[in-house]
Amino acid sequence: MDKNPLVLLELVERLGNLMRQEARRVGADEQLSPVHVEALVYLANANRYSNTPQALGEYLGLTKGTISQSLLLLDRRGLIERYQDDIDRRVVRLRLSATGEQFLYDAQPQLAWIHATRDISPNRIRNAVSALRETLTTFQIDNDGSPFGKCPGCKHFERLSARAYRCGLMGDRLSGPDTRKICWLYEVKGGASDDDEL
Amino acid sequence: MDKNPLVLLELVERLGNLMRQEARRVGADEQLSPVHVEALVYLANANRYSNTPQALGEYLGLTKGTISQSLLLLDRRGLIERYQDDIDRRVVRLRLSATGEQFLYDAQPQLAWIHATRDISPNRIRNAVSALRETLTTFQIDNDGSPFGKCPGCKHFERLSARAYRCGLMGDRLSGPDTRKICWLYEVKGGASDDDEL
DNA sequence: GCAATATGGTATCGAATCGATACTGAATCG
DNA sequence: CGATTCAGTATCGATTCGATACCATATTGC
Repeated sequence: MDKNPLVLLELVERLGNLMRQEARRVGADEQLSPVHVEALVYLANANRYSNTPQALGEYLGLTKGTISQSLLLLDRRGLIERYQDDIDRRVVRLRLSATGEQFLYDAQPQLAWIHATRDISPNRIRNAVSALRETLTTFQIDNDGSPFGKCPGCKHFERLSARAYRCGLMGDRLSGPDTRKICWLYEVKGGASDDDEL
Repeated sequence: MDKNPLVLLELVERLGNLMRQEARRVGADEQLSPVHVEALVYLANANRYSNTPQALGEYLGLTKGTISQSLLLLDRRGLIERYQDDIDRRVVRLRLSATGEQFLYDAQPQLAWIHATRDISPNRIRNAVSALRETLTTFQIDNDGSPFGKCPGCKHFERLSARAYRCGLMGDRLSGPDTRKICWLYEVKGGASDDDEL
């Protein structure tokens, strides 16, 4: 009784393992390891504040040294491009190259998952997302680390007008698509929680 | 719109990564890698049909060679015991040693998760479990592989009387505790799906 | 029975991940 | 402008992991 949280953990771990296996499979042709594939997927969805080795490392739970090597490899393979930040010249910015985007387009690392969830109603998915997101947030508060999230639901998100947005933390204006990318500066809004973009 | 399955995937992967990190942390004292910890947790919950290298390999998504080495290490450390099956002498059976159980008891690899889910109502957890379980099952049907599950909800599960159970596939009688362990022969019951033990 | 084949597990090898440590260059703070 | 912090890289060694080959036991076909 009350073991249900553990059942949930078991499922998350198992599905995680399976997706890891899946990543290994889709990367096999290009000799890419699961981490490399995950990194590419991350970069495809990271916003302008989060396309750095550091953010990626935190996202994947790896140390910066390890990340550095993986990026080196992805760079050599021409799957990503690295360039210096204009303002802080210590930081390296990352973006997918055309080849990298093509790879993701061809490999479709998430296809198996899409299929596997085809019978789950949007509503149930929303509920599961909400529960897991809250778990993630609590976990991150307990430890340190960023929860990673998207603008809607973030403390710093400001809506200027119907289609104009702004990040209160960085002070930048944001486009619509900007607000749908992953950001590591994400912090949960204090008030009413739950639900995200629909 | 309709990207929600991907959001769910992202959460599962991220939580999976975090728990992996957590496993690395708790295993660090004993020089155990995440896989080793996961293997111990699995063995602590596997039923009599599922305590073999093969089942473990399928559960973790690793090849039998890899598993064999991990088990070798766990054996050398005295965390598990290996013994031959009486009937089929090719198969090796595994069980936690007293040391192994003590390790799990001390390390509490699931504690961080328990904490992280403390604010999620049992109901929401149940819903999330149900959605993820269905995802897992569909995934396993698409590919091959066992979904791993527990007796309630399994096609082969038979209730003989109030407290007597039986596995229709193996033909064995099962005790109450038996029915709450992980089994790799699990198959979803055809009819009404959803919900499990409460 | 007995060869042929299948199956569970192990041994060996090489590639690659990963963390630890030390290091470089840039920013910030006094 | 020196001291410290910080982002990232380089190097190293331990370990994981898959691939392949192998061994012992089961099973099947004849």
